[in-house]
Amino acid sequence: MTEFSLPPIHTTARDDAVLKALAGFVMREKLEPGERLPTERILAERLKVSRNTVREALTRWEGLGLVERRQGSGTYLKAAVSLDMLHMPLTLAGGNDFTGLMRTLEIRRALEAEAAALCAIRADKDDLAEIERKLDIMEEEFLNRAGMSSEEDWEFHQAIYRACGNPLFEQIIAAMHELFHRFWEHPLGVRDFGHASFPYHRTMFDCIAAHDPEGARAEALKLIATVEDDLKRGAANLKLSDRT
Amino acid sequence: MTEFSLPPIHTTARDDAVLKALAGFVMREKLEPGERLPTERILAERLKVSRNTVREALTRWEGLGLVERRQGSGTYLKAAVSLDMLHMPLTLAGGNDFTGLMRTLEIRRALEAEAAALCAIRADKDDLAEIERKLDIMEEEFLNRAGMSSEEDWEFHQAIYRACGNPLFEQIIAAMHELFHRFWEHPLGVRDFGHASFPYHRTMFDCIAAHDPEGARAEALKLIATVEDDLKRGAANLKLSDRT
DNA sequence: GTGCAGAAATTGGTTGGACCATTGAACCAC
DNA sequence: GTGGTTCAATGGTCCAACCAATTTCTGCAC
Repeated sequence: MTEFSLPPIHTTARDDAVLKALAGFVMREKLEPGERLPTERILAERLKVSRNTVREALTRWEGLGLVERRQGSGTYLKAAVSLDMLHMPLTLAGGNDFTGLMRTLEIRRALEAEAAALCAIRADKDDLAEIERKLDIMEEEFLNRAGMSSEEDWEFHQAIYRACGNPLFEQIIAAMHELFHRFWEHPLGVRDFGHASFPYHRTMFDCIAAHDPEGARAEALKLIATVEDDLKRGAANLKLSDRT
Repeated sequence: MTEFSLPPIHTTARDDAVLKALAGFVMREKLEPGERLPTERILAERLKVSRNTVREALTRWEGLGLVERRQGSGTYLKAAVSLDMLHMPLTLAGGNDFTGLMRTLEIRRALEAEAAALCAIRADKDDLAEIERKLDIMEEEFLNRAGMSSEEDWEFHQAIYRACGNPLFEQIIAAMHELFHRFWEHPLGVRDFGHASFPYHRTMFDCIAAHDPEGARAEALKLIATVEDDLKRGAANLKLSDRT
């Protein structure tokens, strides 16, 4: 028997219909991230469905991070929306312990190296200027406060992801950021966490600015390696005061 | 003014509470993928919330692919669930065109290179045997059918992801696989798509077996580069018969 | 007993209406 | 201006009912 690969028909797919209509609306109205979209009650009325159905549809989008709901205020667009979006929901089990953090760091190393290399190939003058600006801020902050500033550091890396010409990098990293951030703020008791990574920020940027992809890749790998070392030191410290 | 970094508090988080409770339930009962979980009505009653709230919570999980709802039948677990899950919903705008595929390929290159390097460090004898077995199958299939077999090729790469000691790699790649697979089956009219990548599979494996991380990384990069070339050729072909 | 068609129960999907909690703007007193 | 107060708008929750798909049970024909 021939194998058909017909997509399953959902006779009742009101949610999806609502989302499709909403996506069309967003595109027509050229709504951009940050803007407010119609209230649930209005959507329900216009689309001739119950408000509950609208809510389930919006809940989907909220779960996908496309939209943010603020009680008493409204529903706001959080990301660009188009009709031909492809969703790749990832759920990663167990990211709260040392092992989990180490694993996310390995992912970050993979992406950071590639993003730096791509950036070295593609970044134009404006991109480079923006990245260097963030780098300067970070370095100044580092010297003033005598330590890594997670916020400014993050801005720098983000600028690279943004300039690499592939939004997927920024999306994936951003999704992992919260988890990573959590530990950055409480680095397992390691003093001067991230300190060793400082010089590599500049060397990595130099390679990018020189349009040297392989050099940038190598510097990125070194940078992450220092963070991994810090993490391992922290884990060793923590073992002394272990809790189940 | 001093900068506070107070995280916003969510006074009302019934949905999350429901999901947390449900995740706990799934873990306690050791429910596995495929099994049915309690009906919405029962959950509502037990958790002392309205069925509507339960539905919104389940809609979240459904959107994340953790659960599947079948009208008239029940709600079924689709993936392992734990309390400390990290959700990483990715949305790729315009994933149907050449650009979108190219972008996913760049992600894959990043992960493939890192996974190969990690694998070269960590793979033990059993892992290597398993990978080589998949490689042999793929090579035989290649010679018999005189072309790349996407299925066997995929199995080979998957074996590497599995042996690299970090399940996140396999999860992320798996999420992108469907999209990638789609194009692999219809490679934009390019004859012998993926043909050029064939020899690098063996060279990459040799580096892994020799515990040479940097060599494995380099071979992985070359492998993906050939696929990118094929893709670009395909895009050039396609341009002749363009459709809006 | 077997097999099958139809009835009944179960379960997710949808509806409409109500009320609560939060927000933000308009307004007022000082 | 500053600081409350009021009030309308908006998302969050709840309830009770009904619809639609599925599963299970029942009873009849054989």
